Amino acid sequence: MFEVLFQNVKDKISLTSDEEELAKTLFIPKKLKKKQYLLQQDDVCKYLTIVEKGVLRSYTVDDAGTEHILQLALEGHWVTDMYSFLSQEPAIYNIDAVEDSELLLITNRSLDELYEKIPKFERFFRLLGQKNILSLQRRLTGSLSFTAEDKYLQLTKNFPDLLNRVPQHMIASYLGITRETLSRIKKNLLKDH
Amino acid sequence: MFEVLFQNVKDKISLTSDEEELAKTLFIPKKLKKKQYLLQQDDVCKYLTIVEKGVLRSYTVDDAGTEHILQLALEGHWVTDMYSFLSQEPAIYNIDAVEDSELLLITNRSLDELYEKIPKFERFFRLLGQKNILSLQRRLTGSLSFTAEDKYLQLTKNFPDLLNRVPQHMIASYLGITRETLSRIKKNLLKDH
DNA sequence: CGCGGGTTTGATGATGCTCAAGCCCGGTGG
DNA sequence: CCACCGGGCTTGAGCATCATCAAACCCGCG
Repeated sequence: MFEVLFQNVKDKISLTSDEEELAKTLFIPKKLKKKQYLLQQDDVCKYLTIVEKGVLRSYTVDDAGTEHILQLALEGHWVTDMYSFLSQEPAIYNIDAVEDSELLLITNRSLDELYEKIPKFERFFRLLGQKNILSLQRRLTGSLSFTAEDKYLQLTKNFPDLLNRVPQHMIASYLGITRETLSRIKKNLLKDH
Repeated sequence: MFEVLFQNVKDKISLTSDEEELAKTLFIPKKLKKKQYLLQQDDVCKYLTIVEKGVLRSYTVDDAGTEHILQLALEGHWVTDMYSFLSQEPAIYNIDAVEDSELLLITNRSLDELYEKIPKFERFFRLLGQKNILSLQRRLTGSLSFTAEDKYLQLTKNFPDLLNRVPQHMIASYLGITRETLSRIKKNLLKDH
């Protein structure tokens, strides 16, 4: 159950087995079936979550009812509504499961305890944040400067695994285009092959 | 010279005056005139920078020669090409001064020293990263779901100061639209007032 | 077999881009 | 003091990309 978490942690800092045991007590295991919510808009986001198995997505829903996916989180990725989690204000994102998933959750309080008892985790989450910023910046730059087709090609190159595990209309939403447009883009790419 | 930096730091952690003195020795003051580069694409980014006075921008230039602004950094904001700074690979962003500016630079090496000698800075940069992620997420969500006009309104609400200090064509670039479109949007908003 | 989720296709239209020209204003030099 | 220049902003006409709406299709599953 904790393999993915600790693999993730050990990439960045090293832990004694005591520390590992302590850390384990602070996370709450949880399973989610496909389409079940982990968080709904307007609720307060109580947890920071790492995906041990499966896929989660975080997304907003606009006035027209269209979903806009901020994040698609495979194994080893962390998800939360950061603003709501930190401020305890209502969330603006929804989070649900794209596949049946296994998760580890940690509350704000437990996270503080983790920082206090194992200060190395300050470093861990600093480094995790850095990686996160990097990928957000890349995505934003892409969304400012690329055409729909280029954005799709970028994605196939960087995250080919997403394409197999996530329905195409969610890929479209993640890219900020409609399902129809993505369908036509793929058709075009085959043609020019 | 160091006021903005330490204000920024003290919002998140507290420092003894010894620590403050030590930290001061690790930053390099630098002035930049309007339009001067701090970093050019393909060079290696040696510094993490905080703006003490003035405005910097980081941006890419596409094949057609069009600029796409990732960040507009006023006083108290941090700028770098994160990927290049961390990996020492060539940068993909340019950074230059929008106004005459005063900066504090820190190298990767000095930053490591800072973490080592004052571990509280792990926490500081973790918290700074969090704030950064928040604003990147908000901007990305906006760029996925908003029209050009909504993006502009969002900006006027959240960062009204930018509008006075940054030429309009840079605002457009930051929003991911053309100068012409922004001009027409403003005209429209006046009409409907 | 029929249903539901997901994808595809076509016709039409809006949003925002491109290109080209003109305007406004502050600064510089004759 | 005026003329000119340049940077930035505006305006217009035409066009491309992508969205919308509606319908059909595909396929795995109860």
